[in-house]
Amino acid sequence: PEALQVIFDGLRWLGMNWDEGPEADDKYGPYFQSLRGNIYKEYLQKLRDTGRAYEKDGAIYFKLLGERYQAWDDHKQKHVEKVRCAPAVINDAVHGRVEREVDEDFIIVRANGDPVFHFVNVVDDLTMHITHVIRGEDHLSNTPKHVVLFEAFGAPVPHYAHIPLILKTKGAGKMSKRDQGALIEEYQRRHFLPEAVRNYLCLLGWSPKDDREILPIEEVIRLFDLPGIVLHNARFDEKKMAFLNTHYVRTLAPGNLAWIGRPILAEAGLVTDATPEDYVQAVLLLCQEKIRALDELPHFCSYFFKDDYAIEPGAFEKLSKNGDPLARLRELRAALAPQEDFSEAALEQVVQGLAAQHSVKTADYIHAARLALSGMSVGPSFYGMLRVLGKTRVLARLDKFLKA
RNA sequence: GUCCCCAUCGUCUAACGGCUAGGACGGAAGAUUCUCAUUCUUCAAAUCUGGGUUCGAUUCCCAGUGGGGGCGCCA
Repeated sequence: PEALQVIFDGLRWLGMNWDEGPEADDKYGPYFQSLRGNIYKEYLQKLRDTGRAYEKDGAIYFKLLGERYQAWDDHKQKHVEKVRCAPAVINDAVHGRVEREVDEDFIIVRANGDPVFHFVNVVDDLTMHITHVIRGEDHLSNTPKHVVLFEAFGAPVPHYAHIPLILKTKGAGKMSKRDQGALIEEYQRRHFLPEAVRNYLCLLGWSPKDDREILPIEEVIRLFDLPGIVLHNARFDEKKMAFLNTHYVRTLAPGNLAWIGRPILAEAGLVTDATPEDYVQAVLLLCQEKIRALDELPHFCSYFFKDDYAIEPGAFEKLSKNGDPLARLRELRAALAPQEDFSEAALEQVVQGLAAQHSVKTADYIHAARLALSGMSVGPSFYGMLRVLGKTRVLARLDKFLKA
């Protein structure tokens, strides 16, 4: 129930909506296996009526047609009854024609009465009028079972497309829920942009064939086709997804940035409903070109929203080795006090004037002031930072730092 | 074990049977500068192996090897 909601949320977050199914048009519902018992019973009866189902050891088996013989099964380590019959044929939209024989009767209803996946899968596809089955390649080897079931029901077999799997970043095997980065929820929680995750996923096993990699979803939809899917599995690479995420963060429109960024800052306890929107937007816009991901945002800009920021250990000592940061701060403070125009261009002139006057580099003012005003040695564009903080905060913070 | 699927830089991928095997991420070096991040330039990096078909094979065929998956009274 809760787990189900997480899946729905994840799909919607990626922008993958459905027009038929749970929480949508329930044309062929119910959509939960637990509610479809009567349907499965009805279809089981059809198989019994045509002699294609029988009971053994309390379970119900699907009966294959053909000559029967005993054989040793090395995998199960026992003798089994095999059936000689023609291989089932799958016309796969990705792999082409695939043949594989089903040569053993298989269970469709367990002794406890629960129907088995292969059986409900086919009944559901049938009753829900599924025309195309697009699923992971791990199902390819089981598809012959589904084909013989469709045939036993006298129903047309749907079109199949078995797409490559995503393999673990390192180590053997396919990616599973337990693997790092496998869950959509994780990217939601880390404030990845859904369009970035989606873009990356689209590139796993498919490409537009023209060297483009950053593609809006509309373009993917326009160009996508089943035969264009590659035949081999792909290894998951979070570095490349992070790259795409950074790209999408950098190109986020200002309005969207504010819409997405403010809740992240609120969640981190940095802004409240009372924090002016203009100020939040100015901070976000300033930091946008520097951050690599939105979850860096709180740490990167926290000092814009609180005055009790800590000073990065060792940073002041490092500055002192190559100059006199306190002297620079006093000079800057004096120059800014009468300064009315806090535009970036005007501020830059002020600092350049100071540097010329005292024969030091502008960087000496910038590095010292950045540390005093933010507590950090890295941050956004310096003049932009002064502009956004505003004269009052800047002077107060310089005074506080010089007193300490 | 057996059956099915697959094989191009470390990774994701391009290349009617025909130019020097292209792009991207990551890596390395450099340029740019207020830090960081960008941006720009450059470099290293691949057709699994062996046979065949062909004037010519990354491409087609076969075998081997390697990887993935199935063979559940799991889904």
